[in-house]
Amino acid sequence: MLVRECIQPDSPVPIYEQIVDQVVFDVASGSLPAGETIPSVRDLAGLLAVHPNTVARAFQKLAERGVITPRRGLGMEVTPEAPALCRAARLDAVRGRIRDALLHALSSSLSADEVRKLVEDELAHVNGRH
Amino acid sequence: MLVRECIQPDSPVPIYEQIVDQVVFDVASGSLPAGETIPSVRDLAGLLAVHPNTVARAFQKLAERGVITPRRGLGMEVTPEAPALCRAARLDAVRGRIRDALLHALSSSLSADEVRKLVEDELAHVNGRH
Amino acid sequence: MLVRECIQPDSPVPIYEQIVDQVVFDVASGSLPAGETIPSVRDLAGLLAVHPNTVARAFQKLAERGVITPRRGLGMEVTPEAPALCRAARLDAVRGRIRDALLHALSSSLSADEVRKLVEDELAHVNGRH
Amino acid sequence: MLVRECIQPDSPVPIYEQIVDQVVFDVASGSLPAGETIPSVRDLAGLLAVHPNTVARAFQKLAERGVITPRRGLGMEVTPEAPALCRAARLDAVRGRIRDALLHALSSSLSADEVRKLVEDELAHVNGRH
DNA sequence: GTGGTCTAGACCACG
DNA sequence: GTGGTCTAGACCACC
Repeated sequence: MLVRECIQPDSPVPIYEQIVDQVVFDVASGSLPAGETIPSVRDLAGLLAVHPNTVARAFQKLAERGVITPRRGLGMEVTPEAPALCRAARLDAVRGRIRDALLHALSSSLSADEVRKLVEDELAHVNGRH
Repeated sequence: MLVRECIQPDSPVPIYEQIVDQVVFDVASGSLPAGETIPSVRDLAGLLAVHPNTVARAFQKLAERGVITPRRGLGMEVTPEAPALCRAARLDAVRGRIRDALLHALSSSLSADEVRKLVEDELAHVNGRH
Repeated sequence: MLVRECIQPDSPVPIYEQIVDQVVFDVASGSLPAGETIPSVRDLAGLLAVHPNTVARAFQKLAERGVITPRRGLGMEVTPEAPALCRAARLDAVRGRIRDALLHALSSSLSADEVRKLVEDELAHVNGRH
Repeated sequence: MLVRECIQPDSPVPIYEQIVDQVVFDVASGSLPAGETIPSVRDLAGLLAVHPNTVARAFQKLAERGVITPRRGLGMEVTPEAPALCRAARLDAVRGRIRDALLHALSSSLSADEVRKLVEDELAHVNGRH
């Protein structure tokens, strides 16, 4: 969908990165299939109430990663490799965050079992809320 | 020990925050006990090869958090409450990172079991390296 | 108004704190409403004839207290909670000063009635000048 | 008396000023009468567990204010004018603090009656605790 | 343009 | 000696 109040200007994560993440998520989830044309910089900037420069920067990052590619005169198009790329990227991101959390946990002298307990706690929390 | 090549000037996390984290870690781990005087701004700046202002900023943050308190003319001293504060801070930090990782995992449509598997993978990884 | 010869560089109270107090005062009095964008670090530094770093420090203190929040690329904005926060802060400050005065008065063996008389004297004084 | 755990090293008010205040208080209250010789810098520093420089500084301030005067070979002596000076000083200090509190109160748009109420509140508080 | 961080070096009050 | 404040001017990421 790409647009659903997904921008949080107060977040510490830059807006352009939020846009990148949203596109990656939509491609990974299949709601933005390969070959699809995504909205123009101008349009998307209007929809997200964001500066066009910011959207342009997001698109540039996406293009660098091979997720989208410019089609002359038509705008940006999701590449054929994008779905695989984006699924891998999301898995890597999750794995990286877990690794980061575990490194911090162990440097705080928490045992593996204590870590497991924390994970279960948080899983319950998240599911409860969810 | 407070000083062991612990500053990474190119990290995205600010130097003064790295210093704060290091002190919190050392207090939490007990290697910097309550009542201890920590090195002076100028000394630590020399040891870390950092500008004194940067160290002073870190000390001020720590003082605001109640971890250290200025002893006029004598330097900064670890407060009696600091060990408890710092242990709690580290646990909170770990918990927050785990929560963050889980939220990302679930938003990527990973099931709880898949998350557990990732955690176990990473635990094995980390322990292996450890 | 935020700017009216309000900085006294020779005061014992630090300049950055004077700026903080002035903003708090303006927010509490309603002349700086929630949602408003306050002048940029560089602008305010120019107006107050003060180094930008000093203004930045004041802004950071205000942000820590939840009075203002950074809008990236746009400047600092007064938070929705700021008016309540600032009114409470001013009341607390007044109460603290009164308490401090009373403690000194009583430690000087002044009776409650003598204190009341002093307060009335000063009230008359201040109102007279006012 | 001059010595009864009266030094608070953590207070924001400088130690030398705490000593000055204590002497002024003792002279004003009559427990340190005119003509009395006060302890030497060395002795007082020992009693207060404070650096001799700090005591010397306090004595210097007191001498500047005419509260004590050096008697060659005998140490410092309370001057004949000291009791009047110190009583006046304490009253002025109280009056100044009250004035300061009132100015802040009025600049926060509190009415005279609201100020009176705050004063009564704090008087009750202080008396209750006292 | 905005705020955030860092280096550099000055001055001050305090002990 | 200590920490605290200030000026000065640099660089960065973000919008």
